Amino acid sequence: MLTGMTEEASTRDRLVFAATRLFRQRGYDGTGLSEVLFEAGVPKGSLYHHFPDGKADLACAAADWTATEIIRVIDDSFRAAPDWRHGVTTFCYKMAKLFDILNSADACPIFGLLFEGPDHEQFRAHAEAAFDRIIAAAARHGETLGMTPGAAHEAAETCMIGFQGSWTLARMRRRSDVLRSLPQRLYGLA
Amino acid sequence: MLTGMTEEASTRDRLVFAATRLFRQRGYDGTGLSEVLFEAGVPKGSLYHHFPDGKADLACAAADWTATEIIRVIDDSFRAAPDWRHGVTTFCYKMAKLFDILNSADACPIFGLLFEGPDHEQFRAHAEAAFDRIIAAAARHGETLGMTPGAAHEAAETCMIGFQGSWTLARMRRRSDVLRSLPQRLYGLA
DNA sequence: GCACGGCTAGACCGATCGGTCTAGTCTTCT
DNA sequence: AGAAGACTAGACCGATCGGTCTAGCCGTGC
Repeated sequence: MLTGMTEEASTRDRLVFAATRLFRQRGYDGTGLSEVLFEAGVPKGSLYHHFPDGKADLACAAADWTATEIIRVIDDSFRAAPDWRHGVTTFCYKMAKLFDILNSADACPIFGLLFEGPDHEQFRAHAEAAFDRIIAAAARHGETLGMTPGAAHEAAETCMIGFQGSWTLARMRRRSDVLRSLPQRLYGLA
Repeated sequence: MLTGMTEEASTRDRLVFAATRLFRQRGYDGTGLSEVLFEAGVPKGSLYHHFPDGKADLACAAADWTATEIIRVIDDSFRAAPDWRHGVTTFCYKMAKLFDILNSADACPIFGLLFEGPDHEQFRAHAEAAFDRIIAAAARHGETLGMTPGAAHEAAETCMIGFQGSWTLARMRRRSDVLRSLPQRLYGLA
């Protein structure tokens, strides 16, 4: 690395990470900048240096970061999948594991970060683009597994729709098995 | 009516109605009491007379009101339904119509009101009970249509999971047809 | 050595938050 | 008529909100 990056997380990354966690936990409006600043261990001046538009900017960065992470999980899930259902199943199990780690209290990492944000139209467009990247990543695996582009896109959407609803229900019931049983709900018994 | 209720909406009802609308639109944390008060045309004193616990109390009332309304839509949808799929389809069409009325900007009426609220554990329990009432109402129709209690409950949950995810997607795409195509997504082509 | 820009540091700002409290009005009962 | 309670009305409160601004640190290039 020829850039000046240090080996430990940069100030900017610590801000994004803290914001992502807190926005997911308490929502965008429910999170104060002071909380983010405290958690990241960063003074206010630094925030407005790295994110000139303040909180809304931070929300965009958090949405991007989240999308990237989710796509990574999707790619991992489908890497060795013999068919679509296996890929979806692995994805659901991975996310169920995450759900348990998060203590069942957080909002859905995808939709909580991408849909609850500033009223700013700019953020909405940003979030929509991030979501489209996620759908496209999943659809790509569908195509690899032999689906037509249209069918793959539809299947990816259905998967995300079901995932979002399942996470919400899981959160209310405080039980991650709702997530693990999503494939059965969507595609019937094996 | 022997009670002292006037024929136009009471102060309390106006507060609940305004709060429901605003919470759905901007979220619980994103809505200020002053907005609710202004929209309802009610002074602060009245709010704390009718809802001693303030905003959290209002959120509970909004959740109750929403659940009641949704159950009414569910009952209407299944009244003349020959089978489960028809009932779900009618429900989705009714909600799609509501979606269009709301200008595609609001959160899902069910989940937005029931899941985004005060951190208060009391509210969570309240919202969970309200959601269970909704699930039970739908499951009842499933049983009437010949399902076993277990199957009906499962089908009702699946429907709500799909509905929640579909509304979110519809909101992002600004298109209500995502809601109308939910039955096809869930149960395949007719 | 020293000027300069990237970045940190936090005091400070007006606005708004949810909530309290007192005063006053209106209805109803005796 | 008059007392009591339900309800309205809004001034007021401390806390916290997101955001601005100045001062200073620190590494780099001249």
